[in-house]
Amino acid sequence: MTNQKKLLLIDGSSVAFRAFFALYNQIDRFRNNNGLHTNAIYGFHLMLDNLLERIQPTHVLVAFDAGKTTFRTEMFADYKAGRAKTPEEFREQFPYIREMLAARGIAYYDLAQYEADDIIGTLAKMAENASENYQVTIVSGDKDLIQLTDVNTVVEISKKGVAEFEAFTPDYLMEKMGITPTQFIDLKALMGDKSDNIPGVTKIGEKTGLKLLLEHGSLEGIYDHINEMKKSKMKENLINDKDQAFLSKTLATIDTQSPIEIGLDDTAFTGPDLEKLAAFYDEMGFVQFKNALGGEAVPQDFDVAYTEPSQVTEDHFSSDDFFYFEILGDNYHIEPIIGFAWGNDKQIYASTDTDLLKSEAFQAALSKAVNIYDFKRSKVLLSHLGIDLPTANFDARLAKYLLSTVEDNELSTIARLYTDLPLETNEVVYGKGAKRAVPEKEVLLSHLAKKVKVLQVAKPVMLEKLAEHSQSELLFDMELPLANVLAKMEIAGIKVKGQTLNEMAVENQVVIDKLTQEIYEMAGEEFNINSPKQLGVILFEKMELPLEYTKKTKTGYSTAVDVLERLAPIAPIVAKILEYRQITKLQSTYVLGLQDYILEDGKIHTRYVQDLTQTGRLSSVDPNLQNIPVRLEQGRLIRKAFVPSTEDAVLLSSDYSQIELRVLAHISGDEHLIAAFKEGADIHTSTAMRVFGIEKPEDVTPNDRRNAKAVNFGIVYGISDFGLSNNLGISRKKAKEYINTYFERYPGIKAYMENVVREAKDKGYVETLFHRRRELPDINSRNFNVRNFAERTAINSPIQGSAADILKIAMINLDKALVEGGYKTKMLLQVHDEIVLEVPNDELVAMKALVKETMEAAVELAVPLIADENDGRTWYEAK
DNA sequence: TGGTTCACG
DNA sequence: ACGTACGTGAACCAC
Repeated sequence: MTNQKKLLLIDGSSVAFRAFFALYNQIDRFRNNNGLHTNAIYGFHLMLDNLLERIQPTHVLVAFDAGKTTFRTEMFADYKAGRAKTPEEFREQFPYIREMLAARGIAYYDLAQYEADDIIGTLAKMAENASENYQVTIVSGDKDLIQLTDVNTVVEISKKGVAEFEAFTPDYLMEKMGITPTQFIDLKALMGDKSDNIPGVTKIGEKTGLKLLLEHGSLEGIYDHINEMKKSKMKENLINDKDQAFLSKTLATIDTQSPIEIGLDDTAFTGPDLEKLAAFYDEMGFVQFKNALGGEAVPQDFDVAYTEPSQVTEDHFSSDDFFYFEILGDNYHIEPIIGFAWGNDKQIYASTDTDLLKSEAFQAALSKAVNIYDFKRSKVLLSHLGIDLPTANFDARLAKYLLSTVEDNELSTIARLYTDLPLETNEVVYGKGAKRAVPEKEVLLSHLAKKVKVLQVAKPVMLEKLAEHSQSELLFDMELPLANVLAKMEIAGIKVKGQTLNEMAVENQVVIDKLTQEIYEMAGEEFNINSPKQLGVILFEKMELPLEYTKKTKTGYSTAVDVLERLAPIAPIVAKILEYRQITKLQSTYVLGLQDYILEDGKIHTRYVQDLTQTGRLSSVDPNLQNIPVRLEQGRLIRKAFVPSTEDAVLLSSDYSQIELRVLAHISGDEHLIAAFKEGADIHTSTAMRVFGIEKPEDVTPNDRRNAKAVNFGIVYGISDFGLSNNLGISRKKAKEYINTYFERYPGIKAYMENVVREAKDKGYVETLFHRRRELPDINSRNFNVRNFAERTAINSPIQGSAADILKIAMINLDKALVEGGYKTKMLLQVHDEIVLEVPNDELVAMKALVKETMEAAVELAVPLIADENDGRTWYEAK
């Protein structure tokens, strides 16, 4: 349609607020020369870019709230009362956002006594009723505007960052919540809104509100039928709060007839005034935006001179060289080196000829401590060529991980964060998915040379930041030495007997086939049992199992294990399905899945990802050897396939006992928890005694201990009554009691939690015992859920992270002891609080002592560290 | 590609 | 009143 007009209406106040908090963690980076904060301006700009590009509007208007008093406050003095004060860093940016809009040719408007909502509502209504054909998009961070969605009006609510939105149309709203846009107002009238201080009806939340609306259609409908309702607390609340409910409805209703003095024509998008905009960018210090203006400007790339040598001598190397080795995919155990580059700030070399690496000169250069990006990957790659890479003195990838876990640790990211060099991403240079391929040589070598250049420039910047964070030791004494240990473990691999797995596969398949037939029969039809969607339909529609047992997911009914377990007693098919789930999981992920990873040497070589987790733990991929079944016997049998690589050796497993609770005892300094560990008490029994007031350990029943154990877990995770009640299947009230008593009896723990959250709010991050840092940008979020999550994270991360640090130290020390002692024993696996070693029989006695001693002495805490050991001919037996 | 489920600490 | 336990990876389905 040629005459189609597109109107974009933006809730400026709410979007600016979103932008401010989306970039809050980087607030110090966003300041112009005058010290003005610019994060909200910048974020607003990004969001506009995204919207203009995507929607291509012909008309745009940004509406702002006018001031503190509105017609709503006249009706209800407390409207929006109790809101936190707008931070000054935010307020100061407001005039500049308007300046930016003016320079970009975007209309903006506010109206005394009215909110941005009302302006938007009025214009949207005008557009719906206009004789011309308008397609309207409303953008806000505030869900209230959903009530404005209509035939030609989409309401997009920003979800995350500046580019993710949830688009509401009347159909989508119906599908998602089962209500119309008008009913959305009624829902808010019932629920109220804490952030606007709209009261609503006591004790009615979204669930109850939706139920009432489904039944009665509207707020008015509910009160028309109130007398027919059964006596209940809810009915009483509805009656008592009737006036409040209708007041809330009025407050929540957006005024689509507000007396605005502008019309649709005034919102026409004229495009930017380039001169004004350039001056504005200069004032704000927005270099990238400024460059993008000129057309020629944004350097998408930079040039770097390099040489491609046909052979190398020692003259090609210097002690300050950086080395970079490239592969196309992720799995460096099976991928070949496609090219490499090295050099310093004077000279860079690049090549695709791996024979160069085998030269004496190259090997000599690599035998010294190198500057590198991804030492572990490089060491493994070179090992395939028979080349040793013993040590590094700097690894830019690990350094980036320690500095911040918010973004990935790719070189393009490092370039963006720590240099002015715009390095293209690997995805741009090599393509992605099926299109990934080695580019022509000049392109490849030039890209590799640029990487070396970026590394050279970034290193001093990163070193300085590490020092600022007190993280230099963490890099040089922990992550770098660990990378070496992990490389050796990955190269060693663990032997897995395909034969054993094969036998299990055959046995399992018989059971699976039988279960499949039984389930089909009981269901009365064949369907895909693996599809939660199809299964949900069978259980809850065809077989009409009670819906109270399930919860809704986005795609249908939940068929998760906790749901099925509750259904099992009333429907025999469910027990079969549980059995089916368990065994097919084993079959596909482990029994069959693992076989694909057994290489020609009969071993599995996992990769430990050292730069991923938010807490400092490792992760394990291709395959994941950190989640091999152990809890259920049937799954545990998988471990029989994991064996030593020689006949005369065993597997030795050693794991820390209760390391996270010990770390918590240390960090919190809680005297009771410390005492319990010092006495060598069973910690869950000890907790049970204190929390449930039991005098003697022998009077603690298994159930008491189980409950106490759940409480202890909860404490480590940043407890909530809901989580605990869910886990233990007890009421929330009961769970709340447990928690309160726990905090009374362990005041040090309570104090720790309060302190760590306070500190996180203050600094924006938390730290482990060894200065590993986790940034928590959401810790001051206005969103209850988001903030609570960040608070639990603040509690958990130092505990989980310090425990991870401790095992890392133990691994480094143990590796050193193995090398120095000339042992043949090899470390093979790490599973968060456990290490698995392959030990020749004649070293077993010595090794048991050495491993235990090394793990227990890794660090000195206020409580003892204890490691328990087991050995056997298979991992199954080493339990 | 995102959602769901389930394996581990 | 809100709607949650912390940290991961892989298989499978459905779009």
